[in-house]
Amino acid sequence: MEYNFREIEQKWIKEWRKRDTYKVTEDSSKEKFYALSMFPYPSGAGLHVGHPLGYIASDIYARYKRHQGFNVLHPMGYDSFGLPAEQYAIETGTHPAETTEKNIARYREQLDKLGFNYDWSREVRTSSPEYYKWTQWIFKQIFNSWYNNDTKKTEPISTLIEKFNSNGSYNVNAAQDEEWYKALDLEKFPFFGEYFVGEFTATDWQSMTEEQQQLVLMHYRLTYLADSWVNWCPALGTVLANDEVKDGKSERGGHPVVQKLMRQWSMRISAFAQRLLDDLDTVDWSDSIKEIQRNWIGRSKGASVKFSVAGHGEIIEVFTTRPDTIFGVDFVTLAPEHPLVNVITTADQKADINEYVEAASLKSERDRQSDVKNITGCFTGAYCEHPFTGKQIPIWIGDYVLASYGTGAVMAVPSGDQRDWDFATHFKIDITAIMEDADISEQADASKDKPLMNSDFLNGLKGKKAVNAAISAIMDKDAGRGKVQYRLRDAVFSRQRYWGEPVPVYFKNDIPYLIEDDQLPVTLPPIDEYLPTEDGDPPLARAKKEDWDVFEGDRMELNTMPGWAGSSWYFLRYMDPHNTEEFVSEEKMKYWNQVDLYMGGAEHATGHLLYSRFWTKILCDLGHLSFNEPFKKMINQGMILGRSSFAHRFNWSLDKIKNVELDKTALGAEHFNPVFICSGTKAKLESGEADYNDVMKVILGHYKGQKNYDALMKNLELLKAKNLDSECAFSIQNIHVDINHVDNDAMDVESIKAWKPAVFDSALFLNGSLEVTNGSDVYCDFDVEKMSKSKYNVQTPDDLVEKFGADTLRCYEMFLGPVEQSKPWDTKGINGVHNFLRKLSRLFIDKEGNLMVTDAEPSKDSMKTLHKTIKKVTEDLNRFSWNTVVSGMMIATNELTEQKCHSRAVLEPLTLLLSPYAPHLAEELWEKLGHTESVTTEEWPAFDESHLVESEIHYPVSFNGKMRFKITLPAEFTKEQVEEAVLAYEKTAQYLPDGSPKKMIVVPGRIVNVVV
RNA sequence: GCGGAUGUGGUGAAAUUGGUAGACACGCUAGACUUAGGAUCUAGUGCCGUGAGGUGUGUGGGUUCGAGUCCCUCCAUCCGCACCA
Repeated sequence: MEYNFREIEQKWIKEWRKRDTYKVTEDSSKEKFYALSMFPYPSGAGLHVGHPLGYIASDIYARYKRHQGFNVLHPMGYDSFGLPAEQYAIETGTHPAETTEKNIARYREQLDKLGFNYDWSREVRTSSPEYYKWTQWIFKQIFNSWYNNDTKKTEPISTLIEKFNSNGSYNVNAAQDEEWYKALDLEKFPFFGEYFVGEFTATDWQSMTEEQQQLVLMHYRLTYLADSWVNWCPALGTVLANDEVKDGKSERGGHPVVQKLMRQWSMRISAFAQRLLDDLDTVDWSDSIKEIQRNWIGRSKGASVKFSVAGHGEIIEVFTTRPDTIFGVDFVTLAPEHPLVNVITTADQKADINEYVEAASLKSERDRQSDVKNITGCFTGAYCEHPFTGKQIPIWIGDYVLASYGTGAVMAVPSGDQRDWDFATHFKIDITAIMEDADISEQADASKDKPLMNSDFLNGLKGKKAVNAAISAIMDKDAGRGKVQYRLRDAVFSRQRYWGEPVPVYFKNDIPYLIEDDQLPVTLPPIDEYLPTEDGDPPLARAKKEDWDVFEGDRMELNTMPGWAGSSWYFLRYMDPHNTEEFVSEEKMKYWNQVDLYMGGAEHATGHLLYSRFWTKILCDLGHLSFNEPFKKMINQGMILGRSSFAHRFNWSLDKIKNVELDKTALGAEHFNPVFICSGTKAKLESGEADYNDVMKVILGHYKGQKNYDALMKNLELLKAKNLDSECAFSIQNIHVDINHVDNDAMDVESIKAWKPAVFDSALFLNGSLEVTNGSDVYCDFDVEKMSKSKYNVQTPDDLVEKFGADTLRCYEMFLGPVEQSKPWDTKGINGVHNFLRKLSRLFIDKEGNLMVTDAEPSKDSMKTLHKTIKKVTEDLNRFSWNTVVSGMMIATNELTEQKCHSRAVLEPLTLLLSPYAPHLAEELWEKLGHTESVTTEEWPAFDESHLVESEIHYPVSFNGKMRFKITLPAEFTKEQVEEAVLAYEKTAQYLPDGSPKKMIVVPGRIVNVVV
């Protein structure tokens, strides 16, 4: 029997498992290749056809690399901590571990059907204690580290303590919050006076109690406890990261999010901002992802400048990216929330300012951001001094300045900044012109390449020179310094949830201490309910002391880690998944090294991908890793969209008719069985080509005898009598129908009736000729939408594997187009791909299943086809062009079929080319060819140019660039000979009225162009 | 507003360094064949035109013997960022 994919695929799934075909070990004699797909969160819905797209692509690439002799690591696992399982636990009381286990089993079942070459012995699950033991261990490493800005490296906290012991805080240049010392509770440090600015001596340090030392160290650690404003989601009872909040609502669930001050664990990612930015140049990722990360990090270079407030000791610090425009400062604007507003406002401005601050506080940040047109602000009555001219500069407040960005204050240069210009113009503040040739009468001129004027020592300078001169002058005056600022904030690392990694920390006198390594992992204690407690403590507060397997100090940490903890390092664990002594052994880490190809969605651009890079850098600095970036090359697969089908329900209504007594039981379509029309009819009706009344007539003919029919006829006659029958309102309603009951837009009426009897069973279906039908001649319209249950457009891989086989599905998903692009899913084309595999297998075996392969010498043409295909497939895979490989194989199959080629010398290499795409079929054919070893490790066929050499070339001949005809000439012809032959050719005269061309271009072997 | 990506038949798309635009596949049309099988085979299928021919890669311009590809302009769609000082 020809191509029995069910039998073949089931056979090889079993065989591969039996033979451990995909087991990978470290083998230093081979070059390694690490191909990774982002691991999934195992949701209850299972996989739809969009998920495997990236898995298939990386699987094909992994198989290809294996054929090329690489030792390929290609693992899979599960990001199995997460909200949905916990939400389900809250609703049903089912332990999230149980739900997760069930979902994983379903995922595995689906994945197993698709023929992936995963080494399942390396599977990891972030929620298993064997795994999160090491997530906790990494947390401890980070806790015990500080960032040395001098060496630009993470260092163990012990080196910091040494420094404190020998020199105190002097000569320590650590990454810290600015003015961190203000957060220190000075009552606990009686020896620091009120003028304490964060510096202390070795003696100070040594005389501190352990508790005091811990409090100080907390401000240096790379993960630290601090009160921070967090996105609190009351409905979820938890804190969300910035990137988990979309439009003020939680990304998952869409619940409202508010700002709240909480004591939280944070990770000092801000210390790594510059390195995260710089090292983007060392990875091969898409420009868009890199750009998103650059945006997120948000580096701006400029200067911080101090303005002293006249008559106060206070200083306003601003950050500016244009210190060169310092002489154009006409006013200073503070955010309404700026702490100095209350201090400096003069008595007669007090009322106005208070009113403005009040009004601003009522506006959400979002409102303030979106309201660009309304310029608002208020003068404080106070002035500050220009650091160079000494000029008195008015201080305003305005809600266009955000408290959370920079220092919450700007030096306003209306001549060079449009917002400042708008503000100055609105409030009639004089604008100082500081650039030559700049017209600032209508708008600000933000250009940097115009020479400065009215700017004292900067006059005549422009661009970088001006900026540098300004900064050094500002520094000389002690009025500020050059500064680089980042938008990137430290990442909050606490979640008030149950289903996450416990933080390996306990508290003694409210000071956090780490659980010892030999006590790890701290596993999740059982609890009776998964909600926060009535006091608002996280769910873990429900666990009693004896429920914990590790309990130290006064209490354990009750927060768990966020979702990104486990996924920030999972690619490392695959290298050495069962190691109980280390998170990964040095030897294996050095062998497998970076991920060579990372396949995944672009939606993780600022979350997972940034955090993984961050943790990799920490672990590398601490000597645990030999590389600085986790993912060398990344490809982002596009989304596969659903193709929804719509049936057209024909409606009419007499509702709008007034002054006529109508029978209310027959006013509209809702009183009758529904009527569905064809998409063609719908188009004709809407364009006016067809008349609604014609459809109505047909319907009436079929309603005879039905309930309400007589009433309807009476109504219609009544209307006719009054000449109102044109008032009947018609409409067509689109209703989603399950794509499983639609084939090529044709509805399978019988099965649609069975699918939703309540709507369709009694319905009338009219075909394009307005005849009632139960056949498949009623057509739907379609639309491309996201796949979702409610749209009945979800296509599961299971259905397709059942119908066509995994090999067909694999090839088809690749054939759809470039992986990076989003595209609609359309089952129509899958037949063609299935036929290709069937046709290909017919080169090997006949209908009875007999092998037709012979040892006969292949024809020249067949060898040419083969080598052309080897070249194409190899080159295309090398440039990650998965889709074009399939068409290349199709062309080969078509050509070999035509050539009636059954020669082993051609078909064996062809099987190898097929193997990454259709591994089951390739394996079966390989065995049929008489091999006992698996095809998966066979050597990739070598390309031999000599088979492609042609003795004749078909030259396309163009006139003025337009191709007119082709001419076949010997390949060895020189330029001159080709020219001669073309001119002598009979058809040439037709396009060459003058007899001789102006010019002739001959590209040997390619093309001839005649210029007339 | 800034940044990134994309734009080619009825559909998914191909064209790798500028060199035959639309490969391959779907769909469609006509036909053949058949123990009807998501079969197979033949011919056709960008658009306009009976034809010769014309025209054609979002728009308009440019460079070139030759442009889907390079440069400039504008437009549309998607994504990211956004009073970011």
